[in-house]
Amino acid sequence: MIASTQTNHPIAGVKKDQSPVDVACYKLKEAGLRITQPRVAILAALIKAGRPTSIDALHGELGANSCDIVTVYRCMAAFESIGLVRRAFLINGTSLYEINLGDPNRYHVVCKQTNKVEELDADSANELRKAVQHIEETLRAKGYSEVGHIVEFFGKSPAGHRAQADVAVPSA
Amino acid sequence: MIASTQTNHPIAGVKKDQSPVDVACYKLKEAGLRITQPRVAILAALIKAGRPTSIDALHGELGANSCDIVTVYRCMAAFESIGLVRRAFLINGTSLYEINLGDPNRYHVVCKQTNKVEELDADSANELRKAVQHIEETLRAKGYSEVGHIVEFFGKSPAGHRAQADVAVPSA
DNA sequence: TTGCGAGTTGCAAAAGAATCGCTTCTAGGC
DNA sequence: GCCTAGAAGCGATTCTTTTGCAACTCGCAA
Repeated sequence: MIASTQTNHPIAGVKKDQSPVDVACYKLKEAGLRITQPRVAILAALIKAGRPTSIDALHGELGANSCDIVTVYRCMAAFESIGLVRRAFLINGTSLYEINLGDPNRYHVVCKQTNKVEELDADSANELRKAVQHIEETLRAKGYSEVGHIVEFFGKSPAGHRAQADVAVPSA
Repeated sequence: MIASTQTNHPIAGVKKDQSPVDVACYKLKEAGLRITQPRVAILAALIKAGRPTSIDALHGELGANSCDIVTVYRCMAAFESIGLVRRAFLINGTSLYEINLGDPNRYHVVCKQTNKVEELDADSANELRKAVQHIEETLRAKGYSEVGHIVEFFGKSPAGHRAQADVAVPSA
């Protein structure tokens, strides 16, 4: 939105003006993974979505001409293992994926009716993050390793009530 | 262990000496659900387990002579909807079920290697509970209804390291 | 005690998500 | 430009959970 953040600024160094996709690709390379056409496309779709997205939706977003859904599965597994994406869970056990370019953990509220995901407000998220980090430290102190967690909130969203008549999840 | 807590105390009233299974059955009836043989068996198994248990394990615990696994699925869904059981989630999307006879939310640490579940210490659980409740209130204030949450911690447990050579989850 | 009916169960089949095997392809170091 | 380990494509499979439908039974009432 602001001129100074645009790409291709004539004077800017290489580092400053990298697009999110470039950053993600750098992380891939850093982890020793190859930068392939499908992976770039998937990352671009993930970044464009800007919110937790299902593998199926992601695959759909790529267009039928693009890669196999199995590839999306495998990529998400790979990306998750290097921390490039974060996983969010739905009540039915399926999961959504969200790009992670270094920002702190995000917490979500998922609408029970539409599966639409909203982010928790900053204050709540911070309080929660504090509690969770404390617990994870306690666990490490007890001898646990590779500690991680899942936190999801669910509810019928007020927005969801309006959309109740809609057949599917609104796609934008 | 202590004499005064035993059942069948000659002087005790009917209410006091109910077994957990009786309490669970009462909750069933209260919710308008029928008390059937399979349900009682499932509840007994769940109570005996005393920890989050998979549907498959639960079905196995009942013995081959007992009810169909589909019935276990349906019962758990019914029990969960009336709050008689609580659900815990594994990273693979499957879930475990735990009896809920009225105690406050429990939080767990699941071993990444064995899927063995341990309970969080009381202090951590309380801190977490406070944060979570606060967030749920905030959500309700924003218009969300039927608010709920999932919280799970994962890690390689120190106990798990020892059991690493074991083929399956230790069953006791 | 007997009868009735809604709620439950059993069984078989289906649906769906995720994984696996294997061949072919390609990114990227030499 | 060549080579090879890693990645993608495609088909088939596994595993968990759900659904449909007929048969059964709990529990209320006569």
